[in-house]
Amino acid sequence: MPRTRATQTDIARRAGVSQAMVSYVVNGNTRVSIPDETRRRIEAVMQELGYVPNALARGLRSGQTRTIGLVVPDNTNPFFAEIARHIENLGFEKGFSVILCNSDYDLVKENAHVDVLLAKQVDGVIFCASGGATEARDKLRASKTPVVTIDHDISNLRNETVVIDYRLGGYLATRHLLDQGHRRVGCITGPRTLSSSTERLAGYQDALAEAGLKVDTGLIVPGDFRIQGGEAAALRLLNGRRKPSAIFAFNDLMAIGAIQSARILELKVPADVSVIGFDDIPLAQAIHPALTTIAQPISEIARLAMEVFLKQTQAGGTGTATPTAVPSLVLKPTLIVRSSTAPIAR
Amino acid sequence: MPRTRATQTDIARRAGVSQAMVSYVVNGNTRVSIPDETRRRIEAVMQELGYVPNALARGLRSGQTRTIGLVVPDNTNPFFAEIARHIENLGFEKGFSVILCNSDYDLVKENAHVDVLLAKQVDGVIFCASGGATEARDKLRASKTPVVTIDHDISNLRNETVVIDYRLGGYLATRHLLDQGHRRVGCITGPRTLSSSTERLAGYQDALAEAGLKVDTGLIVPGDFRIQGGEAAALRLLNGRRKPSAIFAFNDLMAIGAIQSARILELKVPADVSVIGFDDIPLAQAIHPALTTIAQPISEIARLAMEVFLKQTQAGGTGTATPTAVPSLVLKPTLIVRSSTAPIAR
DNA sequence: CTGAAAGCGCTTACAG
DNA sequence: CTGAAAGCGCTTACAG
Repeated sequence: MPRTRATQTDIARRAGVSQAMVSYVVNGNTRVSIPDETRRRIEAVMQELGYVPNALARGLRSGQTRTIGLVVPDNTNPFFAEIARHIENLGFEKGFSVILCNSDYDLVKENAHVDVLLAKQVDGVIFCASGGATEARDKLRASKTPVVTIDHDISNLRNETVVIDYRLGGYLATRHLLDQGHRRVGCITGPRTLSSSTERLAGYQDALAEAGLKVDTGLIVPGDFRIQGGEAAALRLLNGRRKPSAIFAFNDLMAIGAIQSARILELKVPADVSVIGFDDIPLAQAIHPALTTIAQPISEIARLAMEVFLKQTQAGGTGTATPTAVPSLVLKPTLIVRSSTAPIAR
Repeated sequence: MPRTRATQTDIARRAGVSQAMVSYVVNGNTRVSIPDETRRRIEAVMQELGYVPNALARGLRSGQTRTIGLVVPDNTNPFFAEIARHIENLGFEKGFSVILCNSDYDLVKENAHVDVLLAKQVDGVIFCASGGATEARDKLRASKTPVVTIDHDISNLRNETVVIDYRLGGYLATRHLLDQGHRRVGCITGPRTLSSSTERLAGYQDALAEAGLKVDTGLIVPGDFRIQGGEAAALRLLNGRRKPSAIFAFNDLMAIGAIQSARILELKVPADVSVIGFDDIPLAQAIHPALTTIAQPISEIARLAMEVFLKQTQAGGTGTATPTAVPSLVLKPTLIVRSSTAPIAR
């Protein structure tokens, strides 16, 4: 008992019309004017047979699949979860499906994902937080598939990018701590291949320089953008010989881990250590102490990414999808002060 | 400049062989034995032209797309995010892509998603937490598309279901509170159409009955499975005339909201109110106080769901995908005691 | 208005 | 071993 689905040919036969007629009513083609009577008959049969158009055949013919590939490092990270949610919602509204791909910050895996995305003829792919130019990106470019990169290296813009000024974000976070009188600010970074991490670090250094402070590399420890990593890194920092009075974690998840490690060491946040995060995930305000953080305009990022994507696919005309020049969009993160940071105790 | 990709025909022409030969080497067909020399030539040209097989054409021909539809209420909820992550990973390993769909607990939206999944000829769909039998499910059944339902109503089993004994979970949570001496146990439910919510409620009632306690409907308030909803519901409970000494939130997110609302009312958790959640999301142990909760074996759920799916698609043989009888799998949740619950103060 | 037909890029018997 | 060909289900000119 194989899977059998009604086709346009089935409908046509049953309705006593040609298959092309069926296609016309399915697609609401206006170039031909079908008599109401015929249309109704066709629609009745479609209903009766539970007709569902075959998107594969349609895509093969038309060159469009109404499918977007979304590549994120980890959809479990609330920031990417929010992005995915927004992209999916926006796509749904516009009639696009999204294929979810987790790259795990791994270029090899990202590349493998892009291969299948390409094979599946997606109309475009949206990338989050990957490391600069890659083989995958080149492949996409070669095949003229529209690409939108979110949080791409701001110093290396292409015309398909929605960019967040992470350097500014890093600066704002550090500056906030400095303004509170902290002089030893620890820093928990992300994977060093990620420009979204290196940019934040640059901002951190900017703020220190502005305050006339030297960068103490002993205060910079690598994290993995996850709670566990943040906890481990903060533990190293707080157990160090010259422990910081404040910690800037490069994302909220690691900040939560840092707070947890402070608790383990019986340090109070913010009385003994201030902690600031980055992202402003919904959880940031729900935990205790509520997290001071740098907010990224998540829904705006997603909205713009989608807009850029749509513009690119339309630009090429039906079925061709040639990317055209779209200006890069730079978004500014903002400081949200809550309760996890405080002036340094004297 | 339309999007142009090399096809098997292009390769064939360039390599001086027939197109079928190319197909054979692409698919590693063993029924024909191609001379090494020919194979190498073909592979060289494939490499040179950057050949990527067209999955649309392949799917149209073969009847398989190596694509799974995943329908969750909200991929932003860490529980579903974890599920999605696992499914995606497992799928990737087996060569399947996943199309992500958020239903928002909305049957109409779920139905719309299923229509496009059907049109896109997915090899199967995995559902999370939807309300019982629906139009969408019937449609899938009619088209003989394999379906795996996660956390389906245990009292209404079908043969394509991975089931978690939520009633037991609800019982365990309530029993734990009762064991600590609590007599007024508030309860924050989920959407009432969800069996994963009504089952937990049944378990709650089981435990009360066992302890010889009456159900006080004033202690049962609806939530939405999100932080905000949990906070609002807990506020109602704790501001009520007969406020509970313990709260059972039907998921961890709402438990976090409940803890937050206790803080607003200057109540200490667990000294003044105990709070227990459900799910055991990674965050549960990272917050303060660490959350006592009912753990769901997330990775096992995902693994089994994938296994059932694979079994179903294989059962029908290549390209037919007829679901066969697969026994339902019942998983047991477990109690994880952490710091958000304590014996009642006297 | 309506139909016959080409062709999208593949896989897979079927002949040589 | 190798090639010519049918056909998956559509869309879209092209004739009548």
